[in-house]
This record gives sequence, C-alpha cells and structure tokens, in this order.
Amino acid sequence: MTLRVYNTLTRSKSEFKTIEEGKVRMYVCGPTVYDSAHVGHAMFALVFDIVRRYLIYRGYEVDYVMNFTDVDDKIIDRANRLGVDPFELAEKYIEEFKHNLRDLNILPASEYPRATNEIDTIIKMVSQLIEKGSAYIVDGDVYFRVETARDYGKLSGRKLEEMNAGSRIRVDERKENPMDFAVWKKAKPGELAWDSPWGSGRPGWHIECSAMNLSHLGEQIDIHGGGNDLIFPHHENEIAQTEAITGKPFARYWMHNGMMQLKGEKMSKSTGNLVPISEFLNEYSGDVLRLLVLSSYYRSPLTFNSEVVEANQRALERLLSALRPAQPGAAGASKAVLDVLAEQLEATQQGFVESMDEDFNSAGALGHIFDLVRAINQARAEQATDEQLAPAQTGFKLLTDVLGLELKATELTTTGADAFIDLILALRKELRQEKLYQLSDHVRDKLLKLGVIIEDTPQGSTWRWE
RNA sequence: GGCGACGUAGCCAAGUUGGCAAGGCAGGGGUCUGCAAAACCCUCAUCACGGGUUCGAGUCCCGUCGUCGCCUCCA
Repeated sequence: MTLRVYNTLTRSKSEFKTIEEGKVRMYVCGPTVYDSAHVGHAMFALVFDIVRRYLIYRGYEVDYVMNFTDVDDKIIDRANRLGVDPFELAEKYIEEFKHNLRDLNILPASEYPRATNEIDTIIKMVSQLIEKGSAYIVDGDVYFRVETARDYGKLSGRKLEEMNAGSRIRVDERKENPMDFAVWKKAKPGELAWDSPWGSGRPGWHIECSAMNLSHLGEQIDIHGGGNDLIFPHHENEIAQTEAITGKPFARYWMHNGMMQLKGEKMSKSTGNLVPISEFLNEYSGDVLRLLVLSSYYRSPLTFNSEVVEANQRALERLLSALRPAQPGAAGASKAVLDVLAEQLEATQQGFVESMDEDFNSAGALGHIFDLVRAINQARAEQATDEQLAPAQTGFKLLTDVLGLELKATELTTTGADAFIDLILALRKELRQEKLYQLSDHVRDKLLKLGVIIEDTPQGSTWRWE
C-alpha cells in the first residue's frame, strides 16, 4: 500500500516519497495576524493537522512548521487606527490563534516562526537575489525580476505573457515588468522599519515565507501547504525567490486546501461574511468543525451553514454512540455476532488506510468508521458485554484519534455529581415500580434540562451527559 | 478577458486504473418501551444537460449551461 498525494505543481496525484527516508519536512502558511481568526482559518489548520497526524500514523517523523506573518500593511494600519503598537497587536492575535488551535485539538507545530524574527535571513536573501541579478533596487524598494525565473508560473499554470497585471490595480511605473514583486519595501515616515543596505524598510510578504523555510527546514522541503488562494501570487513567488537563491527545487509536494464557503462565497475578512472560531466554539465542540472538514475532500470548497453544522453535530453524536457501554445486564453475544463485529473491525481498518492513502480521502475513511459504529451498536443490541465490545471500541478509538477527533462526551464540572445522579435514578426506579409515571417522567424532564439524558431499557435505566 | 476547480438523492458528501451508486443528516415504516429517548431492522438516486468512444461510463473525449476560486491583501 502506498500513499498518494495530489501535487498542485504537477496537477496530479503521485506516490509520496520523502527527501529523507522516514522523515517529512512540512511547512504551512499561517495567518496574517491583524484580527481574530475565523472558521475559514481553522479549515487550513485542521486540514494540515489531519495530514500530519496521518503521516505520523504511517510511520513518518514529521517536522511541522507553521508561520505567522506579523508585519504587513494591514497590521500597521489597524495598529495605527487603534493607537497601539503593531508588535503588541500581532502578539495578541498570535496568542489568540494558538489558543484556537488548542481548542480545536490541533497538534502544536514543531515551530511557529514569525516574520519579524527572520529579518537577518531576509536581508541576506535579498542581497543574494540582487547579486545574482534576480532582483533590483528602485528608490529604496527592492523588486524581484520575474523574467529571470525561467519557469515562473509553473505552480499556478500561468504564463508571464498571459498575465495582465494592472487590469485591476495601477502598475508601478518604476518596475521593469508589471509582474515584478516587492521583496523589500521602503518604510514610510514613522513606520516600523529595519535598517538594510538599501535603506530603512521591511520585508515583502513572499520573502518572509522563503526565509522561514530556509532557516527552519532547509533548502528543500517535502510538503508546502496552504489555502488555494495563496497559489498565486504568494506561493508562485516563494518558489521563484527560493529557487533563484538555492538553484534547487524547493518543495516536492504543494498541497492546497479549498476555501470554506459561507452563503455561497468564500469566507473572508474583506467580504465580512465570517464566523470567528471563538464564536463557533461557544456553541459547538471542536469535534463538530473537525468532522465538517473531514466529511469532504480537503481540496474542494467546503459548505458552511447552520444546517450542515447541525448535521455534523448529530453525526458526532452517532460516533459517540459507539463508545457507550454494554446494556445493563447484558447476557453476552453469540459467537456469530462477535465474528461479524471482528470482521467489520478488520474491514474498517483496511478501508480506512485505503481511503486515507488516496490523497487523504477523509470522507471515505469516515464512511468506513461509521460502518464500524453500526457494527458495534448491533453487537451491543445483541447483548454483547463490555469485554466483548472492547476490542472493536479500542480499534474505533484508534482510528478516530488519527483523525484528531476527541470524542469526549460533554463533561461539565461534574466532580461528585455522578453519585447524586445515581441516587436520583435509584429513587426514580422506585417511582416507576409503583407506576407513578407522571412523577418519574417529571424527574426525567428536570434532569434533561440539567443536561442529563436518561434512557430506560427493560433491564434498567442508564444516563449520560448531553 | 485569462488560468484553474467543480456540478452525484431534500441537505452534506465518497466513488482507486470505466464493470451492478459509500457514509452522515433529514424523511417514511417497523422492533423494543408504561411513555419518551437511544439503539437496531427495512426504506429513500441512474450521477447538470446534449453528443461521442466502448460489450459496458458517474468514472474517458467534445460541446452547452451553471457554480466557485485565483488574476489585488487573503487559509
């Protein structure tokens, strides 16, 4: 069995082979931190977290770097408007985003570099570009000369001649070619800036990522990820710069996730149709958002609306049903029933890997997991005991762990509550034996309002948190 | 206008090299239950449209219509 990965560079799937045996160097473009992150940002983080977790499951050691762009026009503008220090503003949103990542059960990156810590590397790289003739200085700005990059456009599938720069924005007359882009920007008066051989200024957006790759992962990496809105110009330019300097192919696999759609269009700050991560998490668990992402192909646009969110909330509850204990007083299931369960466990494990191996087909993998859920619930209905359910439940949990699902039944601060609820159930049992159903239903309703679900079976009653 | 992705049941969505259309949510029927809930069982599509290739196409080719992304900061 081999893992196949879709590569934007070749526009096809190919077998995944790392530069170094057993080790994956992976870089993912993080957010520009000038505001709170929304669920669209969560999507890229979740997608690549799933990729990373699966690579680990497949036995790779993964070096995972996610950057923060902490200096750019928007941060400066916002800071100026709020009258705060741009560094502090960026710092605040970096911390907030990291907090979001934790809430979403996303594994911490090996490193979280940020642009402002890479200035030395950036200046060195810009100097190299100028020396090689790949960049030129104009009045304190430094531009990359795209015509020196022979295969410029190879990632986005554009040809230099076909690009009509300036169709929507004024072209800077000082540039040799309209498509040339800034690697160093001259500082405006009073703006935060660093000294450089070309005067005071700050790095262009694209060079930051090139620099962070170089200093944290090296000249060549295995996977470069990000949203598909970054393909052009950001990633195209990253390739041009890095390869101009190293003379070597930069990233082996370029992976791009699709955009999250809200009301039929891309969720973004500029259009204002967004849902902050923290707002979402006030109502739903991180698992719901993760399940939403898992339920479709990462490269496709993802539909986000209340109906879909609710459906995934219910789907999550179904996954949780597999982990419930045996029925009270279960007599034990027959060998035939247990054989079916064991077979399904094996089929699910195999199907899971087959799906995930095919460019991380998480939706297909989930389908196999749901088959196992049904099998477990069937066995339980057929009187399987906890011991008999255990192997399948353990196998189930292992796979959902690979997908990063927590599957924690809601746990309130229930310290000591269990004993009291058990007591109430015992009393309610007496009511039911006396056929005081009105009273026992009343107890059930009241407990439900407190988040306790009671289920009555012929063998007795069970309860769980909502 | 250029480049790219996509169009599968009420909704979301999978479908490897073409060979009887996964899964989830919602809906309908049933088992169980004092009732309810959960769980279990049964049920629910010929794949945008029109051509073509083939013994056979959702799956390949052409065209039409439609949706989305990028071409400007953007996950």
